[in-house]
Amino acid sequence: MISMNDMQQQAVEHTEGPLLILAGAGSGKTRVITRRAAYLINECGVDAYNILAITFTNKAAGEMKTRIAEEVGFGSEGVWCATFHSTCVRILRRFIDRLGYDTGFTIYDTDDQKTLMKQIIKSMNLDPKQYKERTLLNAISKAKDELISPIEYRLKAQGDWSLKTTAEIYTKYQAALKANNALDFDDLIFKTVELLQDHADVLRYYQDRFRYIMVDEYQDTNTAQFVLIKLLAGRHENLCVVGDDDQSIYKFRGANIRNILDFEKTYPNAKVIRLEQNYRSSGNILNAANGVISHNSMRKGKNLWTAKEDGEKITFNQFDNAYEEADFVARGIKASVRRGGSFMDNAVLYRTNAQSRVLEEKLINAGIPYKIVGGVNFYARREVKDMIAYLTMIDNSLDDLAIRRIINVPKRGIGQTSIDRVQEYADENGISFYDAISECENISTIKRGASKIREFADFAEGLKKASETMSLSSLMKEIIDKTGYVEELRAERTVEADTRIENIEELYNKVVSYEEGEDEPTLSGFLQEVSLVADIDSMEDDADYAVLMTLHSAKGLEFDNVYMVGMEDGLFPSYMCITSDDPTEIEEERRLCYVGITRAKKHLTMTAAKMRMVRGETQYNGVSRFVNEVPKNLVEGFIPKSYSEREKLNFNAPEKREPSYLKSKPYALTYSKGSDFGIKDASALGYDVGDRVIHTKFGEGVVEEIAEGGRDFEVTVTFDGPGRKKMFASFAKLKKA
DNA sequence: CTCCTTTGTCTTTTT
DNA sequence: GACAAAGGAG
Repeated sequence: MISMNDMQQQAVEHTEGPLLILAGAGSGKTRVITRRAAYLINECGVDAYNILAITFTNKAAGEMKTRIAEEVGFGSEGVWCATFHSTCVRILRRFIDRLGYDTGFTIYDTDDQKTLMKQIIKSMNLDPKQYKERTLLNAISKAKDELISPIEYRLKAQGDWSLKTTAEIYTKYQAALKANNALDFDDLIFKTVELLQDHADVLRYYQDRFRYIMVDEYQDTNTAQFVLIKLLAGRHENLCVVGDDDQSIYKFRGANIRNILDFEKTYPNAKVIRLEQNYRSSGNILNAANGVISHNSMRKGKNLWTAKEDGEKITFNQFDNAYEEADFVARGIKASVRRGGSFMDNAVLYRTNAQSRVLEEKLINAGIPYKIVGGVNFYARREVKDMIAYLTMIDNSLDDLAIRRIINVPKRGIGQTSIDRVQEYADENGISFYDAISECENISTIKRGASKIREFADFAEGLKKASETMSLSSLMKEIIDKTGYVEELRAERTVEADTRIENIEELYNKVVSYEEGEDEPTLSGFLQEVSLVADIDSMEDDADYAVLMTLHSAKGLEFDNVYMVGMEDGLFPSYMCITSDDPTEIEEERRLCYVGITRAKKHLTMTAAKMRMVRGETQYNGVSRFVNEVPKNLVEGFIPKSYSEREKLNFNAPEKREPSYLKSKPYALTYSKGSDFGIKDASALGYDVGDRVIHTKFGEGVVEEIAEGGRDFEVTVTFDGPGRKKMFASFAKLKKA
């Protein structure tokens, strides 16, 4: 068993009462959580059944479950390890009837939400140009993250006409969801909170069940999740949250960094433990990360250190275009494998999914096995969604969206007008679309189309009957056969159709493996599982391939060699943040950069391209400010200082030099050499070589060396206790003793 | 009703 | 550049 350091051990043994673990990147937090669960079970005699461990992805939940099982041995099965969303689904499946929904509800993904919203905009006769479903859904999502109900939204909108319209749309949207017996992602949390708030017996039940609660990645929780946890932990208050404010990167998804920053305010008797020893990265990589993040102002602040060697320097390279950049990455991966590494030790991280295309192309050429995480979710692909829609129709016939999606897929001669007429009839009579088609002969507005609709209605009814006796996999086979869906694709004889067939086969395989893995496989169970998967969940640990993913997806992972590509101002940080008036946005991007850097164990490579195609437009970006924030002495490779300086060297100045958004705000020309945070003059430090100084964590020590490190000073101190440490002056905050 | 062409919008990140 | 929505012809 791997031994724990003092702080980790303290965190494991502090079992009663609220506990905040501020765990820096690579400080072994997962180990602490799993060990803590094991400690509760083995040493404190806590029933595994009384432990809840919450994460954000299924992958993390699964890992935690296996690792707890390894530590505990027999008897850990009772631990409830799940994501926020699946936890809520499990609770709601049992009790949502208290809120007037049916327990067989469907979960809508982003596409479904859009479809539904489009219908609502249409039904309200609003101009779709003015009312964009994306914007509206974002507003609604934000409201739900903050637990603002449609009624409260309307109250808050008082006077503001535009907000009042949004409130009305929000109201209609919720009504439509309910009519379809569906919940969107945000509802899963919102409705669970509502349930627990309004039904004391249910709340009491779960409070007593979850006597010990642990929450991972706490910095990413939004207000709704915060309240949910607060409710669940309300009785026993044995709440342990683990997080790192420097890795908060989901503000756009509603994450509220205050949840972690103010934990001690919410729980005044909370114990706070900092895990500051990094076991993952080499010294240079860690210092690069520390150097970058020190430019942020809103932090709890910590001193992440490592006992490891400095290791290799960070590599930086700028290329003419994205192709050369990708080529370089491919060669780098190949070289590392030739030296005896595995493909899986290599990860390429980028800011936007769109960047993966060029990389993919070059990796194929180089014969490198790779896997792209993210992009279009497998379950969001057309053919997969179609299949799922058939299954959903059987499972929840109140879900109009599902039926409307596949009523004419494959083509059955049922067009838009017929569909609209069925919907009208359904609305007039207050019945579901499914019930409307089963009595299509009564719909006066439909004449010729009726026979075709009848045919479909009978088919659907047949499937529903069959589902009662058939296994899930045979049901899906039946759907494929009877609809001729795959057959039709096969007839196309195109590469695209073939991949679609492959996807359907893959879905079928997933059905089969679900059946095999479950004691009691049900259609609802399968659909639920499918609707809550994240892209990252599909990452296998044993297969040997290089991985390509966004910086967001990379959180929680680690690799020997990390490539951060597209390090360009305008791309990363994105121009949205640069042009924004809100300074916290750039800080969020910087945290994202910090996350990226700290994924690397042995070697970090950063690359940029001078020229890049973005949305069909050629952009000329300067090197990312973040690259310049890495202390110079840690970097190998030429880093251009600024846009203007590089321009002088570049005689073939391009005609179209900046994308339009740059013309108004020439930010690329303005970044200066100095930083507001770094210390420029050694005399400003207040101590010198030979002085005794005090450090908040390490205690007293003697300054050995003060070296200039880019824009900051690197101070080497031999502490009385922990020994020799190197640190940056600007955030080590050393005081003369 | 279906197929084809044209037009417009988009993206930063996701459970 | 990619994809969806809209518009027009058969």
